[in-house]
Amino acid sequence: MFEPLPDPRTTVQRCEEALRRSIVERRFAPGERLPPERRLAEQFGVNRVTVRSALGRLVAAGLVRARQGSGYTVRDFIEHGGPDLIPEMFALASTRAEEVEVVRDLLLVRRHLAGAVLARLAEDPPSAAALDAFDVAVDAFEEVVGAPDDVVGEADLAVVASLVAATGSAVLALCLNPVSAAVRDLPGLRRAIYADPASNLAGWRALGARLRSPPPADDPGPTLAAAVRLLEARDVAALAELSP
Amino acid sequence: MFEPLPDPRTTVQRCEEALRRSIVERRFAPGERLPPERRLAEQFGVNRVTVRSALGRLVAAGLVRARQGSGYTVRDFIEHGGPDLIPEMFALASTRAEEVEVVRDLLLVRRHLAGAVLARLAEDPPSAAALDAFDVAVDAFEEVVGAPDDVVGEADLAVVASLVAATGSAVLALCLNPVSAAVRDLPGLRRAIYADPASNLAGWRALGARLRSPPPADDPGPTLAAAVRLLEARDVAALAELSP
DNA sequence: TGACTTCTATTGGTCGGACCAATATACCAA
DNA sequence: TTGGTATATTGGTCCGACCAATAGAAGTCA
Repeated sequence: MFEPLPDPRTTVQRCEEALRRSIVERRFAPGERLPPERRLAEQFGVNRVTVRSALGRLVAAGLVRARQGSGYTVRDFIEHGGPDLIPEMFALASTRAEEVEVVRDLLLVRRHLAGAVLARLAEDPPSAAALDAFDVAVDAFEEVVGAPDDVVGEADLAVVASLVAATGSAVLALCLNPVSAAVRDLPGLRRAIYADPASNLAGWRALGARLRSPPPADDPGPTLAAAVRLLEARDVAALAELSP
Repeated sequence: MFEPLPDPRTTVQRCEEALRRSIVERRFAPGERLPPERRLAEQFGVNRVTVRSALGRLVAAGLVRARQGSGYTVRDFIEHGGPDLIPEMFALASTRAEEVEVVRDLLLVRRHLAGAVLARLAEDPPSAAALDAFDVAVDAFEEVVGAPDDVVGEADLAVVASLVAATGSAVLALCLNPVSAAVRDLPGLRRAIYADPASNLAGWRALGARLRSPPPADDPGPTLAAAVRLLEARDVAALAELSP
């Protein structure tokens, strides 16, 4: 009935993805040299300027190194790549077990980074306005319980974002951003994570209450340790859902 | 006596840094539009292709969004940027307190990510070969105790890298890479971190011993919790050194 | 023979101009 | 007001050219 929609991706993006894929798949070993720009352009059937743009982005991402007169040498992306490659790792997995491992490690990182956020909040109690914003996010989460996974997922990410915003730390936000993006992108992951939104909601509420009433003792550890345990239980449930 | 050294950076890099800086400094507010390519090229005094390359990298980094016919719109880097911007955050700090805050958050993240690595090792005991590699890295660290900070810093990063390698997890490596790079780049940070290399060495040795002899109980928590406490003590000492 | 220099082809970096395609804006018409 | 149309703006791609750094071959000299 409808003709297939044209590929919205630009030529540069297609070239970039093809090159990145070939590197991540180890079709070019680390230290090896890529074909020269002119030949790549010929092989892709595009102009040299175009393939050059794609290569420039790979340089910026740390996947290859360019030296004038010498060419592009492939770097070991395990050593020099960033967390934006996580979806690539998932796509690279050939077995279900490998996929689950990627998800497990991603959730592990996410949980521990969330732990860093909570530790920061314990050190530096958030303002009342920040706590209000958190409550608003949790309210929004409550409203969409039962909605499609996409909606629930976004609401959950918004709750986490409000916690990060409460710390006021740009560094924490920057570190968590690509992890959240990976969670957003990984197919089938959100359903697993939010298998039990109601329980998540209760957890967020409890966290909010604890953040509002700091513990009488000087040691905020137990309060936040409980929150971390909550996150851990959630991830364990997600993995159980994921691995058949 | 000496002529000024030529700037080794390429024109594209200079443009990219200038643009990135102007965005991070909020000279362009999120949602605002950048001047068109042609005008930027004119202002920078370079060709349009050159400024285009720089802009392409910013697009890849998530700092701006390009739409044909509409122009480049600036995105909020706090929401869409990655940890590779951390050095930029440090450079942006105008007061000593802000600098210290960046360093504190960076160390916080690093410590918690290291905690993730240790948790992973507890779940999935590393191979004997991986443990040997760790010992080799610690030996190398011992050899350079007392050497200049650069050398000690690299040896310490190598020890951490060997731990990551022991997990065999690409995801953990990718998440830790930009954090390690930030630690490497931040001026004055390494001296603070490695104020007491001898104590660090003892910590690494103890960790190695614990990794080799798993605890009799089923709960590996206490073992690794001790390692995390070690890291925390180290960071606290570093911050004490850093903040006057 | 071996180490050094020199020349040359290769290759990334930059430039200028040109055209295409998507978007935004202003204007016009129903 | 609504919808469509014409036009200027702007990013996307292409072409050809030249510069600059590098590598590798060739030559040179001790």
